[in-house]
Amino acid sequence: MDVVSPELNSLLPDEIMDTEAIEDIPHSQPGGGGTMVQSASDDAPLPMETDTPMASENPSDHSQQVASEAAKSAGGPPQIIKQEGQKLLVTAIGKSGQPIVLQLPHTGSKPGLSQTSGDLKSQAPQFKVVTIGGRTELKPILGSPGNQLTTLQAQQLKTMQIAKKTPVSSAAPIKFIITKTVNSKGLSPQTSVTPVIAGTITLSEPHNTTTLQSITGKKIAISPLKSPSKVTVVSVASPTSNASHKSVTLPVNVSLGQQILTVQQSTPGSPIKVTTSQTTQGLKPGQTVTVGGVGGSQFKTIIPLATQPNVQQIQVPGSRFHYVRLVTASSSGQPSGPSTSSLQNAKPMMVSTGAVRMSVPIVPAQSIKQMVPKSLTSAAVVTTTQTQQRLIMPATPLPQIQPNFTNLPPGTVLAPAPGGGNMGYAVVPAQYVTQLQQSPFVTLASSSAFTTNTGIQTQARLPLNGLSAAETTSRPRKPCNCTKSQCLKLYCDCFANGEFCSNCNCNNCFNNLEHETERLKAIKTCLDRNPEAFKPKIGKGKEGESDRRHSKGCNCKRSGCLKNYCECYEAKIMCSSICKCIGCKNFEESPERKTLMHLADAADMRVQQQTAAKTKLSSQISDLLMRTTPVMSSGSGRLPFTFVTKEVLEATCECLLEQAKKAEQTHQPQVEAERMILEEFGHCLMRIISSAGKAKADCASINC
DNA sequence: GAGTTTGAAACT
DNA sequence: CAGTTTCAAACTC
Repeated sequence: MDVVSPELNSLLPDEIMDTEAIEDIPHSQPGGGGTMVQSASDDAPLPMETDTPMASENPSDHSQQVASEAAKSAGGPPQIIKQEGQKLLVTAIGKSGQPIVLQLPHTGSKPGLSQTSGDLKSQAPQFKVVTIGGRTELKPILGSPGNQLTTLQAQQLKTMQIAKKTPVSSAAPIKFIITKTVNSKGLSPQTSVTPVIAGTITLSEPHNTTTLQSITGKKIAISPLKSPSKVTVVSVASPTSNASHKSVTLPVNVSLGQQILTVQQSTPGSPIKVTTSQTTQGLKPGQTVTVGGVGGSQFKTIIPLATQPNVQQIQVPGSRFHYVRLVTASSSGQPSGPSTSSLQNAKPMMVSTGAVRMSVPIVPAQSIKQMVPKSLTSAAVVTTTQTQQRLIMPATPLPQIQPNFTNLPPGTVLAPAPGGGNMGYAVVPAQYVTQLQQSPFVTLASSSAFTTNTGIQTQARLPLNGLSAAETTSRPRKPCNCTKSQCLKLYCDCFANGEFCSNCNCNNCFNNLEHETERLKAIKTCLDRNPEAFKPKIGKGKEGESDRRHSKGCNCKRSGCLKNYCECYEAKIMCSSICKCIGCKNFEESPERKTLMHLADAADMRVQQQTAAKTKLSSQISDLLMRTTPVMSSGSGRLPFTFVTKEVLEATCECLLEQAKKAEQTHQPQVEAERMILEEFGHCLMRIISSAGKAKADCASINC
């Protein structure tokens, strides 16, 4: 199980998962004003939903409840978001090539923007089409009458195609086209979306017209995990179910069964109505599509983790982390067996929008259950009926952990307690989800049990582990060496980072799924001791390193804060006033520090030079070998050495022996004998070279 | 690789 | 909250 290490995010992480980076993205939008994107207020507790049916008949209710509670917990007034006639068209094109369209109707606040508006620049990319897999097919995506795209608008379409990383699929690729228009004209605020049903992709639950509650500029923050790539996404907070067509500035959550479709709109005040009428089947479980609008990310569409109510995404207000709750299907009585489950592939999607990139590891709940090691303890395994969600472990012994929702380790996944009960949660780091996906278990499961006949089959598969090979190897994680802590204390970096141990050198490790109970207890203990225990110690400033500083400050006494013992120094930041260090030399003007930096720079330079030299040398050697290696099979005789055959060698040796005999017969002194032999050898070489050159010339002349 | 040093985490 | 102990990483030899 190769974990996507914190550096996994070296590629993805910082760029993709960095919430703050997202926040820094300018959200100004031509004609539409800026987008106020921010997370819910910090420290706002998120009520746990232990009493909430995991899979109600109307899943959207659940989501609304979650959203509602989240909204309550968020406290303050809804965030104001400017919305000006934005339209979100989310289309998914399957085999049939028919898209699903979600439209964010024109707000009407600025209805005056006519189609002939000359302000083309301000509307620049009116549409952004994201196609996942397969060809991009732009079709006239029409809403209600009057929403037809004009030629002008069509010309403003931007298409972004996202190639799936795993071509291993017999299924036809499915496409998700997300189209956004800005300031679309003639759109009535009440314009309903005319769902153009895509083969297997729909956005609503059967018999349940999902009405979009509202839109808010609330940002769907991706956890700035140290291992960002493993974040499970979530957005919570939605208005009540009655808030449908009103301009409630709250985040939009469209709960489709267990699917959650979160749409963000940056333009203000636009009531959004998303109406679909088709059977929910198709969107790839857990897919998250982020669509960046003009000048910044404006839409993030989070497609539920599963078509079956298996996973719920939760964003904890005030938390930088996001959680996913695995939900059993038992309470709803909906079968979720393999025959109907569409969860097959863990699919992290990375959609580059120019403004925001997100990489979201998608993990089917089934994948987790399938990957539970067979050696699980009796307390840790629960296998319900075949049609139900099997649970990783019972979390009921730790109900008290729930209030600490906001402080759970990064990427924690909450799983319901076994037995269909919704009383507890198993806390599973999202990282582990990724790890699980990368394990052999996944491979087996994916090739067998997860192969179902759902609409998912029509979709091209993504990489099994949800990550490309490069991604999985780009973030090496330092293995721990814990011996006494069982990797259940913050001494252990893995544990402290919210990761399971993987490829570590630890002894008696409990930081794994097999000891989830103990792990949960440990987490709770840590949180009890320090609610901030799992939050990053190094705050990230807006710009540069100067604003970064240790949340607690160091307490060094002997290292001068110039060794890696010092957490500040290790994080390559200056000590600050909150540090309690003694003899600190880790400040801006410190000569010691400057010297150290210079030395470090020099060392880096040397390393680079050595690397360059080695590279050059290797290149030269390779080149030399290429030029000196006989080409025996080509027949083209590119090199004279081609002609140094066995026979030639034998002949040469005979010549040399003959010369030796000659010298011996003439009683030449040894020195003279050697000279004669060497001379003969030179003649031989000359003849060989000459012959080779001649042969090569002849060969070239006849174009051989 | 073994031993030492160090400071954060854990404990009292 | 302060002092002490434990622990694992960093460091040295």
